[in-house]
Amino acid sequence: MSLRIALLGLLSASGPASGYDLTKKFETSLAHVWQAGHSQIYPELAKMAAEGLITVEAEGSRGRKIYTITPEGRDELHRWLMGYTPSPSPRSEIALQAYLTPLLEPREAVAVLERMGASFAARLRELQKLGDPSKKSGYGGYALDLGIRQARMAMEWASDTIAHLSASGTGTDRAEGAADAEGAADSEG
Amino acid sequence: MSLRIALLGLLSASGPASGYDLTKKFETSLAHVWQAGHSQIYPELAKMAAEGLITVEAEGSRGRKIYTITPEGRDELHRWLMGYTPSPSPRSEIALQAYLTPLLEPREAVAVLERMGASFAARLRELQKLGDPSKKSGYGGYALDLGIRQARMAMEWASDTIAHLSASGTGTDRAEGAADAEGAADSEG
DNA sequence: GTCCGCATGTAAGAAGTTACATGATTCT
DNA sequence: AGAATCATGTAACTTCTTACATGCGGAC
Repeated sequence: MSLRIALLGLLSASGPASGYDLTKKFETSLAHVWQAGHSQIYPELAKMAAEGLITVEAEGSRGRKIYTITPEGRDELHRWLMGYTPSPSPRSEIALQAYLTPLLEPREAVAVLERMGASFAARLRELQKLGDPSKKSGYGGYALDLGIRQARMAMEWASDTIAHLSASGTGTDRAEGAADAEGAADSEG
Repeated sequence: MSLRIALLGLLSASGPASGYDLTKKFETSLAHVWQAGHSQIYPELAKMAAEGLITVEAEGSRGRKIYTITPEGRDELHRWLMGYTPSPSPRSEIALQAYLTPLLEPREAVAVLERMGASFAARLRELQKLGDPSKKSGYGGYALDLGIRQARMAMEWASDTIAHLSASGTGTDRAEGAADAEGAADSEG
């Protein structure tokens, strides 16, 4: 569903475009929002055209097809925006790694968290290169702001967690972590 | 890959378990970290057993199979934890909705953001019901902390964005938003 | 003429969702 | 006896990834 919404959104926001154009937008403006490759985009455009959400407005050279959003397409998009409440993804590799760090020795866990922190910092720099969200009030600005806040929050989490590990882990070995684990892995035996 | 890691992690952290037990854990402890249903879990366990990462330790009543992690399984898990750096999911419905809100009239956009804010607040309450991460130092504690911070950050983003919309949107209609949009939808025509 | 970027597609497979199907045990 | 829960599986479908495949048009 969401791929479809992303395509309708781009066609609505930036006007008629080809599959190729749209693919480029997924690689740039939408890169940190919704990823999709051309092998997914072309078939989806064909389906949407068959369902009347978009139409082929013109055909250019090299078989280039220019799609335009139809009123039905705008309706569908508007309905999704107004009627659907997205939840955070129920699958996060980051949360999974966080969940499992107590399996590691404290020294190893700190190393993993430092690496994660560095990766969040790298992402933050990458997003900041895209511009200042407070100055960019149109498409992408709000999502960019959200991404930047997310990266910052994750960095803080990583360093606070390292601090917590260092505080409770100094001068001890595997034993303490293992004892911890037994008690906290929820109420089962 | 990550489903496999989650299963190995659970078997490593909580000891031998059946597919049924593991399915229950995905519904409880792992619910906000990694979701998977039994129809995905059973075949994956069979594959992992065939590859020697886990073994059937015992068979109980009702055909219940108790799986145990093998040294090879522990290796695989340890390698993933130490050697793999997860990135944020490249597809976020929340970010997509944020990206597209400028397509709406300011009043509609505010309504959408208020609804999102309420949903983040609900998630925060749900996570807080699971316990205080500062007191829960074992499995789940770090991931829970991350989830709580994430929910709080998203709430702040939503209310700041509403404030931004209200500031720039008071006393205007669709026209201003549309002009904004044209300029900001990245460098194309 | 050949290389590069434009432009579109298909195919095979992994991952995830929803629904179907079945049988054993325990509780009332 | 009937209902609920335990316990395992398969099938069909959607979504996403990676790789294969083809042809046009402009630049050098």
